[in-house]
Amino acid sequence: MEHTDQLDTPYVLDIDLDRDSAIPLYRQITESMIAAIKEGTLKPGQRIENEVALSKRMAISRLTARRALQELVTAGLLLRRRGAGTRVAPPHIQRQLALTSFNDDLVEAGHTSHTEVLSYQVQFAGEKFSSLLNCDPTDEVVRIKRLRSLDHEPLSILRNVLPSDVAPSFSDLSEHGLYECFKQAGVNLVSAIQTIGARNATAEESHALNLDSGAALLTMTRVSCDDRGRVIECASHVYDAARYNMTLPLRCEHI
Amino acid sequence: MEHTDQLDTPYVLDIDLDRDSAIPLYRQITESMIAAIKEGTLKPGQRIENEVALSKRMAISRLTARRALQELVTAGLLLRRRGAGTRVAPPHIQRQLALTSFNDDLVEAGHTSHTEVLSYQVQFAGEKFSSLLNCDPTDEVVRIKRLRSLDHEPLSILRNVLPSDVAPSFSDLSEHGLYECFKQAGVNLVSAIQTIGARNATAEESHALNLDSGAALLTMTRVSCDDRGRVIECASHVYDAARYNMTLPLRCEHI
DNA sequence: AAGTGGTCTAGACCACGTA
DNA sequence: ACGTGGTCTAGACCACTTG
Repeated sequence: MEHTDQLDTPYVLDIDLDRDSAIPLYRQITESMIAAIKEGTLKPGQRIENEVALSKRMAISRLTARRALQELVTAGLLLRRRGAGTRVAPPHIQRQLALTSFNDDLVEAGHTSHTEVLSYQVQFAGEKFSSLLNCDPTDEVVRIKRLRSLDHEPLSILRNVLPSDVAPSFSDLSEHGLYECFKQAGVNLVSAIQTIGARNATAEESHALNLDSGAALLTMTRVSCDDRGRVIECASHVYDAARYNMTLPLRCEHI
Repeated sequence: MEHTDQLDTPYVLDIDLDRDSAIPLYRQITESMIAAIKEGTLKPGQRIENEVALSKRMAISRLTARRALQELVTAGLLLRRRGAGTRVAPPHIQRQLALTSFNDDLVEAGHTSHTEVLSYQVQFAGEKFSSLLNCDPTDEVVRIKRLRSLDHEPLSILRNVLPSDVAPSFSDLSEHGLYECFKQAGVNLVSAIQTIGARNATAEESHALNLDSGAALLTMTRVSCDDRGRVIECASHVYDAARYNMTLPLRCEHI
C-alpha cells in the first residue's frame, strides 16, 4: 500500500547499553521504553522494532531482546501477535506502574497524607490469628489500628495483624509507612491476596471518618507473604468510598 | 543437621513429556505441578527440585525448566530465593487460577446464575463514547444493560458499551455470556484496567436489586482491549455488596 | 513468500544465601 | 565452599499473519 502511516514504521529505541551495570540488559531496555511511553515519544498504536532487528542492532542475543519486550507485554504497555508484530497499547489500558504503597499514589498526586497510630497491641496469636498468620497459637502477634487522613480529612481506618518478629516498633510505625518498615527490616514482600467489598459504615466508623451514618465504605482485606513463604501481614481496611477507589490492571492470561 | 524435614527433601515431579504435543514443554510441566498442588500431593512449604536437576532429569534445556518454574512463581504458587531454592507458597496466598468470567466462579461454587438482557441499544458513539472506546464519533456502538441474578435473587446491574462490529447480537447475548461471545467471534481479550469503588444505591438501583434504599453497592468500571489494540468493551457494573466481593491476587514486582 | 513472534537447545558466567 | 537462582549467548525450527 502507498499509504505509509507513521504508526506502521517501526520505532527504533536509541539507547546505549551499559554492560557493566548491575542492572540487567533487558531491564535497561524496558526502562527506556517505559520512559519513552511516559514522555510521549512512543505513542499508543506505534509499531515497535521486531525482536530480531532489536537484538542485532543492540548486539544482544535475541532472548534478551525478547525478554525486554515480554516484560512490557506483561506490564500491559505493549501488545503483540505472532506474525503481526508488536505495538504500544492504547492509553486506556496502560497499567500504572508500581502497585506499592497506597501512600505513594496519593502523595504523588499532590496530596498530603498523614497516618496516626490509634492503637498498638501485643498479644498471643490464639486460635483466631494463628490460622490466619499460619503460626502457632502461642506466638506473639502485634495488632495495629491506624487512621489515615488525606489533606487533613480522615479517609480510612487501617487494621493489621503481624507476627511480632517482623512487626515494626510503635515509634517506627508512627514515623513511617508499614511497607517502608518492612523494607528496612529486610522483609521482602512478593505476593498477596486481596478481597475487596463494600458495606455501610457502622456508627463508630462513620464517627471516626466524619461521615453520615450508613455511608458506603470500600473494604479491603489482604494477606501478604514474603519470599520465604512466611505470612507477614493480615490487613483489614475500610475507606470512605466517596473519596477513594482502587484501580487495578487485569491481564488475561491462559495459565 | 540430623533432622531431615519432609518439606526440605526436594519434590520430584514424575511425568512423561509429550514432545509431539502442541502444548509447549514448559506448560506441560506447569500444568502437572498445578494439578499436584491442587490435589494436595504438593503441600505448602514443600521444596521443589532445582532448575538444573529438573532439566537434566527431564532431558530438557535449563531455560525450559526455568520457564516452567517461573510461570508458577508469577502465578503465586511457588516462591523462590536466589541461593535458597524454590518452595510451594503458603495456602493463604495461592492465587486462584483463571480470572475469566465472573459467571464461572459462581457456577463453580454450586450456584445458579442467570442474566437477563434489559436493553440492547444501537447508536452513534458521539463525543461521549468515542473517547472511551478510542473510536470515531460517527462509529456505531451498542449499549447493553443486563440484570444478573444469583440463585434467582438479583445480584448486579451490568452496563456495557461496545463497538458495533464486535458486539454480539441480541439473541446471542441472551443465551451466552459476553466473554463467551467474544471468544466465539475470534476476539482475543488480553488486557484490561479496572476501577473498583463503592457507593450507596440509588432508589432505582435498590428497587431493581431488591435492596433497602441506601444499601452499599460495589462498583466496577472496566476498559478491555484485544491483542490488536482495539478497545473492545467499557463496562460499568454495580453489585449488591452484601452478597458479592472480589478476590484479586497481587504480585509485588519491581518493574 | 516473507516477516514475525513462540519455543527450544546446550552451553556459560555471575550474584546471592547457607552452611 | 557450595548450591541455588539470575542473566546471557548464538544459534535453530516452527506457527501464525499478512501481502
